[in-house]
Amino acid sequence: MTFKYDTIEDLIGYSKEAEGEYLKDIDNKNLINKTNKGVVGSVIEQSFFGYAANSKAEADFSDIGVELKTTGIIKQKRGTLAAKERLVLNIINYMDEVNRSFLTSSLWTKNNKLLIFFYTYVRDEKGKPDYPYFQIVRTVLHEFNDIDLEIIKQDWNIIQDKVRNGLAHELSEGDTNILGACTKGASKNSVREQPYSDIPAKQRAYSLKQGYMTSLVRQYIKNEKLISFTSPQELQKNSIEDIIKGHFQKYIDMTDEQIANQLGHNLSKAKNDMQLLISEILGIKGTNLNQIEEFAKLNIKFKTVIYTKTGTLPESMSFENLDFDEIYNVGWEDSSLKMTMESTQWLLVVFQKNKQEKRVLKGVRLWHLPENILNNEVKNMYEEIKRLLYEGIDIQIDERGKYKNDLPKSQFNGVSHVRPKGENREKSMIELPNGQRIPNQAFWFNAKYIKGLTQDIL
DNA sequence: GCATGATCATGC
DNA sequence: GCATGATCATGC
Repeated sequence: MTFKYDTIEDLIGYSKEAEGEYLKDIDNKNLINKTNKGVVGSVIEQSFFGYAANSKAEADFSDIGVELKTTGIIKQKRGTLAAKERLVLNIINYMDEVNRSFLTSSLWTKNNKLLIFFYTYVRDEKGKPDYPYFQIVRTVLHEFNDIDLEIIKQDWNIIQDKVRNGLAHELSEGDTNILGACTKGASKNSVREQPYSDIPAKQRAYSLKQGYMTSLVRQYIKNEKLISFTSPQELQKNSIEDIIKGHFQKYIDMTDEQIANQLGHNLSKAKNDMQLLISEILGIKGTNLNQIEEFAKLNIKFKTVIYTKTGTLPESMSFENLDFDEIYNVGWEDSSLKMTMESTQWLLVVFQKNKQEKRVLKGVRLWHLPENILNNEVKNMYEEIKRLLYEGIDIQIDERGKYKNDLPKSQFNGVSHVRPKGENREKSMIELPNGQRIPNQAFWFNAKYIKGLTQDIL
C-alpha cells in the first residue's frame, strides 16, 4: 500500500475536500449498490482514499498513526443533532490485551488519533437509509483531551480488571463511561477464550459510547462550548460518581431552600431551576447541565426522586413521549427507547419531605438501567405495545370522560408502564398508525422500581 | 397507600 | 406550539 500523505496536515487537508459531498458523488466504484452495512466506510476508504478494505491491527494511515472512522449523525425530534450510534473501535483480544499497559494497549496504539468523517444519516420515504444522500458534513482529526483521557483510562482499567478476574463473560457496556466494551460478532455465539476462566466470553470491541459521540457532534458540528467541572488531576484520584457525590456531600440534610440560600441562588418555579441548582452545587453558575462537559460526554441526565416524610415514594418517573409511529415501524433493536435507555446515565437526586413539607436532600446516585432489565422487561413492554398497535388498542371512555386503554400498566412486569402525559385533553390527543385516537402517552418507570433503587439513601 | 388517568407551568 | 418535569385527582 502506498500513501500520498507524508504528514497529518496533508491528510487533513485532503479530507476537508469531502466536506459537503454526498456519498453518491464520492462513490466512483459503485459500492453503494453492492454493500450496505459499513457502506460509508467502504466508500471513503476505497473511493475517496483509494485503498483496499483491510482489518489490520495497525492504524489505517499507519505511517502517521491515524485511524480512519466514519460516523452518522441524526436529527432528533426537536431538531437537535445526535450521534446515531457508538463508534466501534478494535476487537478486544482478551488473551493479549490483559498483558498490556494502557499506553501499549491495542486500544491506545491503534486509536489515539482518529480521523472522523461525520455524515448525516438520512432515510427515504419508506424509512430505509438513503445511502446516496448521506452527506459528509465534517472531517476532523480527533485527539482526546486530558479529561477524556483520564476517564478512558479509568474505563480501560475497569475492563482490564474484569478480564484479570476471569469475568470477561460478564463485561457490559454499562460498566464504563466513555470507553465501552460492546458486543461484536455475527451472532450471540461469537465468543472468544479469556485468560483466567474457562468460560467463553462474548466477543467484544472497544467503542466510544454514543453519549460521547453526541458530545463530539455538538462540539465539532454545532461548535458548542462545554464547561468542565472537574480536572484531569482530580480524575486521576476519583471516579466521576465520587467527584459528584463529593460536591453534594455538604448539602445533605439541607432543604432545597437552604441549599439555594447558601449558594446565593434564587429558587424559582422555572422548570430548569433544579438543573441550575445542581450546576451550582457542582461549582458552575448559570448553566444547564447539558452544557457541562462531563455530563455531555458521559450522557448524564438528572432526575429528582422525592419521598414523603413517611418514606413512601408516590410518583413514578416519566420519560419521553412514546412515538407510536416509530414503535409500529421500527424493531426493538433500532428503537429510540432502547437507544435512550442504554446510552443514558441518570443522576438520581433524592429528597425526602420533612414535617413542614420542605424537600430535604438525602443523597445522589449515578444509575443506568441494567442490561438484563433493558433486554427483558423493557423490551417485552415495547413488543407488547407493538403487538397492540398491530392488533388494535382497546380504548374506552368512562362516564366521567376518562380514557381507558389496555396498554401495559404497572402490573405488566413490575418495572415500567405506559401512562398519559401532556397538556389538556384537547391538545394531547394523538393519532395512532391505525387511525385510532388516544391521549398522548409516555414511558414511565414504576415508583416501586425506583424505590427499590434509592430507598437505602434515605 | 397505590394505581392510573389528567393536566399545569414553563422552556425551547 | 409542543415537549417535558412535576404534580394533582380519583377510586379502590
